[in-house]
Amino acid sequence: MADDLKKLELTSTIRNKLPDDEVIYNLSELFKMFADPTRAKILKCLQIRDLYVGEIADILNMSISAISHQLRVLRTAKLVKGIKEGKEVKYSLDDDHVTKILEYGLTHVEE
Amino acid sequence: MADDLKKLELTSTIRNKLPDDEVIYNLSELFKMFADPTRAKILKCLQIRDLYVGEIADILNMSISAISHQLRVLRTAKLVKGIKEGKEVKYSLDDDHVTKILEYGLTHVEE
DNA sequence: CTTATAATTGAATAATTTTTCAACTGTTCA
DNA sequence: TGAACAGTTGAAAAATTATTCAATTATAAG
Repeated sequence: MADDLKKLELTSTIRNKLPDDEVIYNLSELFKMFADPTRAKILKCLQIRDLYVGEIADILNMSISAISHQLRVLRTAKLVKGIKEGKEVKYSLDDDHVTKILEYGLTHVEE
Repeated sequence: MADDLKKLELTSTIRNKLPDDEVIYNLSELFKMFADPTRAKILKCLQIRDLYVGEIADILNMSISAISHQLRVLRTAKLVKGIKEGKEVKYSLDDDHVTKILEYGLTHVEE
């Protein structure tokens, strides 16, 4: 019984030190953006220069639709933004952190 | 036709500047580790202190089996390690980058 | 006005991932 | 030895995510 109390104490002590569930949720939503190779490639492309949807599709050799869907995901996460130029839409990075996060991840991976 | 050539040039110019597919793959595998709330919480817990599997399950209010499966994923990615202590297994972080990556992500999220 | 092009969208399908459940291994201790 | 406990494992089920396909919008050009 004393053990149960001790266990309860441990769990609540640690729980109190954890970020709120909402923060953890947002954190994993952020990392999710980099957790898919297609999205990671799109972000790397946009790091090199702003691009139209069709250009990204050509570079990655994927359908325009698939790229557009992923761009929407990235847009929703506010990592990229698209600006209409006539018939085309030019996409660019919309967040300074993107470059740093990718860079840090690449450093880790390339060791 | 000249357009086709220009397009080809663009795509290969950008492609050449992208990291290898394998690097991109590893990069997204790394970020995938942080891209699930359960794994993110486990890592945050282990940042506070080393813990047994059952303790993590209690803290997160999840089954031991579910936690064990996720620990295996994190172990495979070499982000955590488990050391047997009698009947129990004590887990700890196995990678210095983990803390920095989480920290950076949290900074971004908490703004 | 009609046609062609660029991109978006929604629904269906395909693929992947997470959790559950039951069975199993290894360790302690009575 | 055997009962109890901690954790792992594999397969199935549940949930989520990515891609495809067809239809649609918006703009430009003949």
